[in-house]
Amino acid sequence: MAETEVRPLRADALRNVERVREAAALVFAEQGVDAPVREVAARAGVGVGTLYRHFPQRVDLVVAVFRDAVDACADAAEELAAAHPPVEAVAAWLHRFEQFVATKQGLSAVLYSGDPALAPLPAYFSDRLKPALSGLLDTAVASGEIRDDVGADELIDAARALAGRPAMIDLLVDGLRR
Amino acid sequence: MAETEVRPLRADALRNVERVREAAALVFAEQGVDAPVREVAARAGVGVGTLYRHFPQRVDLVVAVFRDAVDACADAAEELAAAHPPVEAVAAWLHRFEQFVATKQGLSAVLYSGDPALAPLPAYFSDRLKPALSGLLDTAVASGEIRDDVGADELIDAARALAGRPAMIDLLVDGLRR
DNA sequence: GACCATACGGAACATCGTTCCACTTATCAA
DNA sequence: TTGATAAGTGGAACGATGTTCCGTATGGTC
Repeated sequence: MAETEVRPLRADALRNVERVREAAALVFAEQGVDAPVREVAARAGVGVGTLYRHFPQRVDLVVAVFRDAVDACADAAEELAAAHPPVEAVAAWLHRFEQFVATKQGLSAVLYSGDPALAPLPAYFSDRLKPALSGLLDTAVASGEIRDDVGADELIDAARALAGRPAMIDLLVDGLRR
Repeated sequence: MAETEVRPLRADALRNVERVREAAALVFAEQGVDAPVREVAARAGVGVGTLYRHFPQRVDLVVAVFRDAVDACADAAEELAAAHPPVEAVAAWLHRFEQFVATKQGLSAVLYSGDPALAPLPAYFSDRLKPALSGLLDTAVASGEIRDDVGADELIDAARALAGRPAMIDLLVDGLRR
């Protein structure tokens, strides 16, 4: 077995990686995921060479942004659980997720593009999002306020299909109440 | 109202349009719909300028090829109806369609790409394919050999989902028999 | 056969993703 | 603090691609 010596990133490199991630999130949100790499580099105040050192391919940037967004969405579950009663927490999270899908223009195009680097993304989506909603759902079921025969994945799938129609999410949640 | 004087295409232009369509179909089938325009022009024995005269944007070429393929698939229904007994005609057409979807690499990516020039394609798909299968289905139902409670669009959708699994198509057809 | 609108070919342009490398800078031992 | 050195940076340059432009060729028409 070869020892893969891993040295920590230099301080400036660390800072630049973060800047690029933020810039990419902004640019992709504004112009879609087809926005030019140079634009992202410029917005981050960084040369393209630097960008490519940390994200060797354009697609790696896309993956990073989507993963960040998914993580943020999943992490929101905890806060929402603390801030709202059980059923409202579920509703709030579904709205949060619906908005996430609606803002990511070109998301479905990317997922269907066939690029092998993007293949693991859908799995990451469900790996992170399903547990997040499941937690909220379980406490709501335990409180006796909603039915127990609807799975988290079904709800996520429905909310994705209902992207851009927040009112329908409310309808869905009302349907959950017993 | 301005009179839009339409003059017929010159003979060489007509010939070149046809050559480009054929070349594009070949190249896209071999290399996928992302194949370079120059490749198509070269294969057609034509300059890129000529190609762009008839297909002002790359995407127009893609649309033309898909429409041709859909037309061929729809037109095959008549021949199959003449050459096979009712149920076998349905089975043969579903196989024809399944193969069409399976060979068009990048079809779903294209349909989800969000390019406005591609927006009318899905509608064209069902406009042409649904009547084609409906005809075969009706005669098969009339012969009393298959059930009458399955719609053409449901079958087309299922066959699309089963692309690359021809054996499953046979299973589907068996399920149709009463 | 001559005229001319139509069509042709391919060089040239703009914009990408990506690579390369001369230069800068953070880290650390002395 | 100061050098030495590996790590990191910036942006010019490369190759591929979609698209435009225009001088040249040619089919239709009289």
